[in-house]
Amino acid sequence: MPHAVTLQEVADAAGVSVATASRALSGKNRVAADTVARVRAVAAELGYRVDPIARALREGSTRIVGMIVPVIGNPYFAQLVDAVEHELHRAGFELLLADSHGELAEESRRLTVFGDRKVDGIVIVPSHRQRSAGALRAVGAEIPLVQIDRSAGVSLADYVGVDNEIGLGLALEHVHERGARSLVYVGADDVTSSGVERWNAFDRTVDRESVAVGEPFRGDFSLATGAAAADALVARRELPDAVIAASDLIALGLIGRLREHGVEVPRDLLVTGFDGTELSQVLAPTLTTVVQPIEAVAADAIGFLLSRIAGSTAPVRSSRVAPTLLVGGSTAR
Amino acid sequence: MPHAVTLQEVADAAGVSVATASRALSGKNRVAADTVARVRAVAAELGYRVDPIARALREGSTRIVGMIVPVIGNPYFAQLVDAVEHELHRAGFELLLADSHGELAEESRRLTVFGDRKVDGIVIVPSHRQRSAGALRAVGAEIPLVQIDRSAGVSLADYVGVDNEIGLGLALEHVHERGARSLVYVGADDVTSSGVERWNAFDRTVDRESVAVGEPFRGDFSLATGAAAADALVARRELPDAVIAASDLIALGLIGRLREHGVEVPRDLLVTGFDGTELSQVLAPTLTTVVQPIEAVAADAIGFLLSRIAGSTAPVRSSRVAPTLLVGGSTAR
DNA sequence: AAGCTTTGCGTAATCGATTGCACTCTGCGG
DNA sequence: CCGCAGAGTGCAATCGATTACGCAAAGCTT
Repeated sequence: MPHAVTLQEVADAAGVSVATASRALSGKNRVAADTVARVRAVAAELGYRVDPIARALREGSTRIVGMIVPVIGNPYFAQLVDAVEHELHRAGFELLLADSHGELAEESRRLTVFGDRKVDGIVIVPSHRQRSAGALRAVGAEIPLVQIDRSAGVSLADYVGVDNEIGLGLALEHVHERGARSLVYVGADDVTSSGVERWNAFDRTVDRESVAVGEPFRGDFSLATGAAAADALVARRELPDAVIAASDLIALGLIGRLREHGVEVPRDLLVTGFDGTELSQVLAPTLTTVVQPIEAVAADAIGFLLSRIAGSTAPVRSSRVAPTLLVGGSTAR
Repeated sequence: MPHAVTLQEVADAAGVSVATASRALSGKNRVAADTVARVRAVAAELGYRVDPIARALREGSTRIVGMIVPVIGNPYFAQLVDAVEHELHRAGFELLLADSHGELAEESRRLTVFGDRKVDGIVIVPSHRQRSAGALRAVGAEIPLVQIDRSAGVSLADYVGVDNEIGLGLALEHVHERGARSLVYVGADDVTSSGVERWNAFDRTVDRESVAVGEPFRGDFSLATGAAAADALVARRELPDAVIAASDLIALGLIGRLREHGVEVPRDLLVTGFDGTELSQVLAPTLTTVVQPIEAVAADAIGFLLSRIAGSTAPVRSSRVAPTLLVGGSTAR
């Protein structure tokens, strides 16, 4: 083990004290220009790199940001992690990742650990619309925190997510245009903010004058929910013209299971998804879906977080990014 | 900010010195039983938790493990990260995640950062079969490291992956049984070890006496490669009876694009995938695929890593986990 | 009962970097 | 020629925990 170079060694080699060496390298105090040059040269030659742990102990800052997602296995969250990680690295931060598996206890345990480890900031997709609030408030009082995709209260901490109202509007308008006059919503329950918002958006936006709205089916955002919804739909007397799904996974699970029942999309039924994951664009039928601008969401969220880390005490902000509609085969006539 | 409780405060409150307090809490030195009880009680009451940073500085150990994957957006790697994270948490470690985007420079930069941050161990999916070796060797000399899924040399560091020979064997046997007498392999190029191994396994295992083998198509493991292969296949004079794909993404990309060309799977052509990702089992046709036992791979890999972290100097190990075949619609007759 | 071991605990060094304070030295004004 | 400003450095404290060492008191041996 080549024994990492310490500041002391650099100082000795340059013939100065550690204090001066530190100042020369950080460059924010008055040190003679030639001393700076000499120390820098020696440091480079010896391959000196600051010990982030020692610095963290002294500074109380780690240049690490923690992120908690409900389930990394969902491609949407995988893409979100990817985007967040990219933004963080650009800013010189590392990403400490944790998976709450949608469980409140796990989530709050992870938050505590992040606090103990003195991460500089936290990016979280809260697992619960209301019950996540307590832990978030507690940790958020100590550490800059931004909610992404879902929220546990927009007054709690900065939040960035997609505008679900616009998204559902796009989907509804599209299927209406394609002639659908009876609809069923298949989405997630009221545990998450997205679950609530998308349902409300659907409920408020749909024009009950001109279309018939069937009993909604609500579970979570998974393939399994889509499949279960398919079973339920088939069991009903008649099929709607279109199903508005609250996630791509739901839509895919639904389409797959419907086919097993002999119901073909879009022949017998139109379907729209939500998220715009890459995989939804591959198999037939390709999905008509509301595309979330993941990079933009991530960029905004990290922007908020970094400004908080930099000390901003601006009022809590909440930002909604507009999604777009990608028309695929699942709503073809 | 409620000012985190320090060991000094606990010691004062318990009427002992920090040294004794530390020993009482760690429990591995001789301290009077009642002192231990008193200190523990005070610590619990005050809500004391050790500062991981201070401890890390002193101990040189962080209880953090770094992981580098080529692309978290690939559902297979997302599942792998999930499994690894789960195993690590069980053992009390945190996960520092980085994405190399398949780039060597990025990979080696991340490795260096992990070294600086003094992670206790590293889990890596090397981006390059050969060129990743240098950086791995350098870092591996200092920090316990395990290669997972892909390798840059099994003599370099412990390795855990799937047995590609068995996997390809299963796929070949299956399509042969289903009557396929002409085959084309669509897989990844020689940049990664999986790319090489799967091709070699195919090449060696396929029985050229009884089946005709067409020109293989090789790119990476992505959807795009599958799509490109579909174009290439259609451009050839005639289609093979079956395509053996080296990943689920390739298979899905292939099937989707073939359909655009009017070629239906399995009607005109059988297709097998590799990985056993959840999504491959949803849309029609469901994929016949070689299922990787991801949990087992992750558990083995973390087992290796933890024993290294515990100080094992056993010879470098390399472990192959046997996959199984999941028969779906893509090879139905 | 003297001497030796063991037990229990405190003092202080240590990990590596940052920074407040104080000191020296040069230069310039009065 | 003296005094003072300010530039350039070094000393030492600090972040919070762990641990080698040493000392005092208690227990044991013969």
